[in-house]
Amino acid sequence: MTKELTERQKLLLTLIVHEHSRTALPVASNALVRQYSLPMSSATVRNEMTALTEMGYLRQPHTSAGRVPTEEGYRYLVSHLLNPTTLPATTRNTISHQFYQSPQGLDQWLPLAASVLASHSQAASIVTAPHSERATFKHLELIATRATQVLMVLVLVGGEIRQAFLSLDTPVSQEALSQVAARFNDLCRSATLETLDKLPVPSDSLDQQVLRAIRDQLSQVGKLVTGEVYLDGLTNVLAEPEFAEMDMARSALRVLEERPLLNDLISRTIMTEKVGGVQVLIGGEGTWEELRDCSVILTRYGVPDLLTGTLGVLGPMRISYGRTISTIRFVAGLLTDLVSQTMVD
Amino acid sequence: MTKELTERQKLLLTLIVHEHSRTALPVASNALVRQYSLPMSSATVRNEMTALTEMGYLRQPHTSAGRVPTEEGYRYLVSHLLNPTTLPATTRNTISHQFYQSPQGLDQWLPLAASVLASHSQAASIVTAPHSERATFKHLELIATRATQVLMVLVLVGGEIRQAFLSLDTPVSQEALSQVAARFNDLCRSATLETLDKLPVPSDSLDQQVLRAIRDQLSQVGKLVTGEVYLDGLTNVLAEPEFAEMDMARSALRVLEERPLLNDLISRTIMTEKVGGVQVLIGGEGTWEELRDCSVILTRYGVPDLLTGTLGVLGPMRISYGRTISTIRFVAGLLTDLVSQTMVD
DNA sequence: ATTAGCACTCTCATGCCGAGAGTGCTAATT
DNA sequence: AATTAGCACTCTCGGCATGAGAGTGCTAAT
Repeated sequence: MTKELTERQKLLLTLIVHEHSRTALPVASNALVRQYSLPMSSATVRNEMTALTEMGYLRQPHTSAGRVPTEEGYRYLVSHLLNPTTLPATTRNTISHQFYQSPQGLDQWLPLAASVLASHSQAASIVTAPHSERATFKHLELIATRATQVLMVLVLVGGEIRQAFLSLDTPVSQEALSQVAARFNDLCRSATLETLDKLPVPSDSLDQQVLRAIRDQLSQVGKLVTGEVYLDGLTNVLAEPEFAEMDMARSALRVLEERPLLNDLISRTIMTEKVGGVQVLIGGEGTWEELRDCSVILTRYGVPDLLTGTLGVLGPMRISYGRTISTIRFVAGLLTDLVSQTMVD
Repeated sequence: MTKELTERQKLLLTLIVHEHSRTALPVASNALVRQYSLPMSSATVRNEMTALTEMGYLRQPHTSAGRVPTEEGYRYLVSHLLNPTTLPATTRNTISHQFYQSPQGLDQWLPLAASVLASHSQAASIVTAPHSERATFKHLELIATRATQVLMVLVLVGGEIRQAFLSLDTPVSQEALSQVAARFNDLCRSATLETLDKLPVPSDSLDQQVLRAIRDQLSQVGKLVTGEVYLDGLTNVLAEPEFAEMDMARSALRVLEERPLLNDLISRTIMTEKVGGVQVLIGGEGTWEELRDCSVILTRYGVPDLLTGTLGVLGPMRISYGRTISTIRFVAGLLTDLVSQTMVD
């Protein structure tokens, strides 16, 4: 059913999408032939347009308006007509420079990635901090603060750092704490949650408490509930003409702001249109009422099974898929490099 | 010049502000007497209204509309007419419960604070992570990752944790690293940036590198450039009728999104109307073009000189100052408690 | 000092009109 | 059989007039 498109129809669909993405207006047959100096008349274009409309790829807002791509139209484009473009070398350089000139660690790179994505796609960007899917013990540190308060710092394989506070019954010296930590570091080398369960229950009360705390921390890893989501360019979305009526804009941005929704969106990494690992979610796909006029483009980065995060973009449905996908893929590549370089294993 | 207000005028100003805050519309003399069963006629109210208008506290959008408070009006209200209200006990309990039932540490509390502020004020909220103004060394940890890669974890007095990566020329064992760390922990106890400068330059190359890294980290503290700003409720702002024209909304939200602007806003903790430590910035105060129709209410929390952050709210100018200020003050109090309880000193 | 009453002003919703844009269809052309 | 010129038709959009309604300011009476 989808293979009925002639070459000319494919061309026209592409051009209409492109033009609509430029102007945000319905595309007229006349404007098309003029803009792209097509070797045919507007009447021919109109004929093809009716064909494409009947196939469900185009839509006209009202009887006497131009055509606008439908969700189906975009899907067809993304899955059949998108030639894998590469970013121009100069852009690539500009971007990578920004990353490599401030080699300060993840907490700098992630917001930077969000900012780069936002400015290059003129849309809202989403970047989540990388997490290890299986939490593995790397290093423990116990630091005395006040009499019975202990700061516990836990480093996981991958480099994730988690901290927690312990309240003891009786004061313990820093020396004693360091010894306990040293023992655990020895005992728990590369331990996962399962390994920990096999350890004998320690007799000492402090040891028990530490072990429990470690287990708590490990079990929390992977739950995306932490505040580690970087957003940027939210106001870009507001600038798009299709969000002139507030309600649209509001519901779109709500998706990014409300953690449950966002988590849902990210975790339900729907395989709608898969292009080299980049997921394209067009117009809410029926499930996402709030995203009716939006598209979300996501991909993963990092080292599979060890330390991975998600990054992507939310924009109007007429976002430039080609360019955006390339940008996302490129930034994801950069982050993957940086993560694997600085990863703790 | 400001003391000319009669008691009745004060009452009317208060009521007008209150009514306008409810409806977001110009307030009519008629509506006022009806709504509040005033013991006077609408004509009297009109007379007072013209008086207040001449004094610059009210404004009428056009000849035949009701009155709207001016910036000056709000300022007068905030600095003269706001009786220090307390939050109802039930709200206080609801809020504190949320904090104390998930005692997971700052990274949980800060987004929670942002969320609470946003939902209780129906505006956008801002919470910055607390920083120590003077960075003081507490504890150092060096962890071997790969051959020549070292993860450095630095704990500051106050509890702030900073991490960095060192690249060594030659591989060093974890044992050796631990010894180096132990030496520094001994040597740098409670050291500040100034104290560090007085230390003799170490002969060992590794020691040199570590010392440099510590100094780097310490000197970065206090710069608010880190990504540690929690925002919430941005879409609340979009819901307000005064932001029906996108541009207003956009420029308001841009202030929160663009770090330089936000930093500027927070650091220029302007003492416009100071109410028990809460700063009220009404209508951009001439300096902030983007905030012409907004008000920003901020306060600090934490332990002065040791670990302090900022929190507050951005909303439409007709935000309910009394309630919002109480809420902010209450949440700030909570955070202060939590911070000082878990602070590392 | 307050208030009733009234004239005056301004906004806002409504309906109407004409211009313009863009299509669909038919008939002519290649 | 595909393409195209030509034209009638439809729909949107901006401008304009109109009338109702809301709210004020002022004057005169209490």
